Amino acid sequence: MGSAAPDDPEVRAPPDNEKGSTMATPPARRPLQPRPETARRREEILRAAIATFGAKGYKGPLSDIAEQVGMTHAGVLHYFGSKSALLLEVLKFRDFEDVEDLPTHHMPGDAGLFRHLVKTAFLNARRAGIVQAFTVLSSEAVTDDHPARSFFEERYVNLRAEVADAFRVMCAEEGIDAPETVDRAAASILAVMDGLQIQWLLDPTAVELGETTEFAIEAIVAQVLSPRDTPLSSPPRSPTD
Amino acid sequence: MGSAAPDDPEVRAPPDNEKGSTMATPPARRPLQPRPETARRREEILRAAIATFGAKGYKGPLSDIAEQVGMTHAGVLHYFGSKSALLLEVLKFRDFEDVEDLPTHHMPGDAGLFRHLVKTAFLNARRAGIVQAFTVLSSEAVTDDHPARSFFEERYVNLRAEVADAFRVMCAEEGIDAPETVDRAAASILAVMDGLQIQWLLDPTAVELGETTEFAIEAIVAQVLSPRDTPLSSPPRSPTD
DNA sequence: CCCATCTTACTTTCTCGACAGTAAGTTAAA
DNA sequence: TTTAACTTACTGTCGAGAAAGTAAGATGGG
Repeated sequence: MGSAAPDDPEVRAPPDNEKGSTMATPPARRPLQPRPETARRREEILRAAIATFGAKGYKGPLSDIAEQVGMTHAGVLHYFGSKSALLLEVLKFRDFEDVEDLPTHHMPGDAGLFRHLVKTAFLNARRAGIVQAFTVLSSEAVTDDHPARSFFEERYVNLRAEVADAFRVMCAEEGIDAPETVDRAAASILAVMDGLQIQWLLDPTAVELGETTEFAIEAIVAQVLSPRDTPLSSPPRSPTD
Repeated sequence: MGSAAPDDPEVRAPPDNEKGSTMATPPARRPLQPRPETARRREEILRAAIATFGAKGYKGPLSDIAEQVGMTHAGVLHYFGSKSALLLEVLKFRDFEDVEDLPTHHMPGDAGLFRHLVKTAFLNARRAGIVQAFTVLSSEAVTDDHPARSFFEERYVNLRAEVADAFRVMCAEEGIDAPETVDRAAASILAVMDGLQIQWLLDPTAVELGETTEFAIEAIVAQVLSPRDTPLSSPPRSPTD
């Protein structure tokens, strides 16, 4: 039991007197001063974990992460309890960082959202490590019992809702009503961002991440706000079945 | 060395006489009749591997695959030599199947390509196993030394080129010249297909795979053939750096 | 200010389960 | 009687987590 997260407030149960009956609440001590080093070390580990999960996936050994911060794998477990707990903290950490520098500290709800997404894509082109971690993990997570599966499930639900809300605001301004299109467009925008990251990670010279994301988002937004008749005559049902 | 793929034509080197010198080509026998069972077993294994790689990723144990065909893991290795060799054969097998039922046996080069892609998306909505295998593996493959990395690198290069060619054909018909846009649109179309598959695999009830793919492809095609001015006033450069 | 004591922040070491690949033996078909 | 198509058994390795020990701060009492 020496491996609980040290700064977890829940864990601090001061031991009541449990020896004899004559003892009067002996040492109700609580030197709960989390050392200032601790927070910094934790963040060091998180950043190393991002790099390693990105480079090797979740299955990469804990010792890879530990070495980067000059520690043994047991030291990392001391901070995070288990490998999957570390993974989930990594994911939350990056999501937090993503909106950290926004003035309102959460995403804009109107057309500004799309500008924010494009800006993020340009930014991502400068930080392959983090992008790779999220890309690898979000796809690994579709496997049946992956520890990050529910994290990503919820994440996409929330993101789609945010994007769809932004679309609805814009549609209202233009007097457009197309609920189905809005939902599909929201999913498409997230999809194109993820998909472009895969291609970019496989060959950064082959895809311009920022510019291509911008193009695709503009295409989808345009199709929502002023739909054109389809140039593909579509018999969409599969013929052979 | 007893574990080479049994039907690999390269491996069939009949042993010349190497015993003594007076012996005259003693038993130049060749019972090299690959049994008809063999090809069927191989395909059984490949299909089981698709299901398992999809459900558990590449890191899933070989014995999972072996059990599905009533074999031990060593039996699987007898056919494919190594786990990564099996992986690569799985990938090639699925790519082959994809165009197998096309009349020309390769993808159309014009607007028909986009119809084919949409049709494939509707079809994929019926076969989660194969989709999941490709989705999981293509993202796992971005890790540094994954055995399937170069497979996917080349695959995207080829697919982007095919889609871009189709765009160029259509642009020529319409008298449009926009080479950069064509390249970005090609990458975007593949991206949106991959990204939608991730979301769909995480929650099939949340995303309509076929319909949404169709919407996104139409949006991108429309933007190429008749681009509109951007509704997003864009200062794309990242401000804080 | 200093000492006794508790806690944090690790390390070393061990266990135990997976799992890929190998080697040798077995059966049956050609 | 040779070879393909396996099986059983074994090996080596790797990796997560538990256990226990240790060193260095804090903390409070005097």
